[in-house]
Amino acid sequence: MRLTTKGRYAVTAMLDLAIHSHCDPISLAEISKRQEISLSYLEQLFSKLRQAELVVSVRGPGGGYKLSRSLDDIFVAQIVDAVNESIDATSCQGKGNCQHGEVCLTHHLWSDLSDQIHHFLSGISLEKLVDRGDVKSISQRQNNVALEDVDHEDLNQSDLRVIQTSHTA
Amino acid sequence: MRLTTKGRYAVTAMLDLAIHSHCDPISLAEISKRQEISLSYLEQLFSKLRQAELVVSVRGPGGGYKLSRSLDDIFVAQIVDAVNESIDATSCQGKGNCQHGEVCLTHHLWSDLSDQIHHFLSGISLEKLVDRGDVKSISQRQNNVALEDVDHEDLNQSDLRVIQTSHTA
DNA sequence: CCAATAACCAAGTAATTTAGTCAACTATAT
DNA sequence: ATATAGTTGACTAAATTACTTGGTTATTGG
Ligand code: FES
Ligand code: FES
Repeated sequence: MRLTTKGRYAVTAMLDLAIHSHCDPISLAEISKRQEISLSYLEQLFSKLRQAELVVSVRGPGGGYKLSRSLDDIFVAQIVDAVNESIDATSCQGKGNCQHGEVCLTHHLWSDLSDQIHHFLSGISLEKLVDRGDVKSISQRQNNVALEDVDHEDLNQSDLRVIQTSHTA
Repeated sequence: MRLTTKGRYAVTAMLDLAIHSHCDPISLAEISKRQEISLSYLEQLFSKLRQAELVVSVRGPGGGYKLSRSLDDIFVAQIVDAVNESIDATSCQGKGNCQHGEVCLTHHLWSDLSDQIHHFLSGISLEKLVDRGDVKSISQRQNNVALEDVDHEDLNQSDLRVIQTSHTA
């Protein structure tokens, strides 16, 4: 059973994408800045998310990633599954053979737990998350912080406009 | 979030204890043989289980461990908690401060998930596990295997009697 | 008493996994 | 052309897990 920073980062990044993608693709650099996740690490994660067909990529300037389908059709379980091997609590990957090919004493317990977790995370779509009040306010805060950070850098008007737009939209 | 071999071993060992302890204490050597867990590793785990007051120890020959209370008053969640730090899916240990002291975008999701898991594992007592049909049959198989293993070693009659007793009881 | 037993304890190590870096390459918009 | 931004693979550092080693204490049966 592994649910670590990797899975959390993936869900966080996908939620960031869900919040900010209205039509234009979002670059990993933006997500990296807002969610404070290493850009190179995000690249690895999105490679897997793309393979799982949860996102589509647009290359070249102005490119980035977009969600492959609507918010109510992407679930947290799918995201975690895409980057982690699985959210499986057994040590046998559900095969029931971890004691010399035979099922061990606690297999069914872990199997049941896995089902529980999977069922829970399968019930939560990105849409549900985006609609939450706390997510909205936290996102606002992050936009403001990102804006302040950008102020301290050299940037041209078009950069600022992009950020302002996604901020106030 | 960590639920690895450590927690699984702990629950397995406690369940073994629950199945075999009728009155006499059970030595870690026995559990080690039946569940195929390193003896020294078991010692470390039981050190924590004892600190959590889930088991009591009896030193000296014929000694071992016994459950500290009845089967229906020990829950899987307590066992996992005792050896793992916690079954917490957040990266902030529930404090809500993983982004510069502020709550991050997905905190509530992981917090809810942690509650779910904890609630599920809190509802499963050793008694429930012992009563399961599959646990009974798997335990029988393990006893037979342990018996065969012992046959191949040098042993005296009293050793054999102990194992037979716990096997057929 | 004494030797065997089995819990207790501390330190260290090997293997694995995670989190992150680096460097090169490809497609595309301006 | 050139800058942007995704794509890929290999590589590294840190953390954690799983396990070993080598003791010490307490207790019991002979
Ligand atoms: S966890 Fe599946 S057989 Fe042991
Ligand atoms: S996980 Fe709790 S604040 Fe981020």
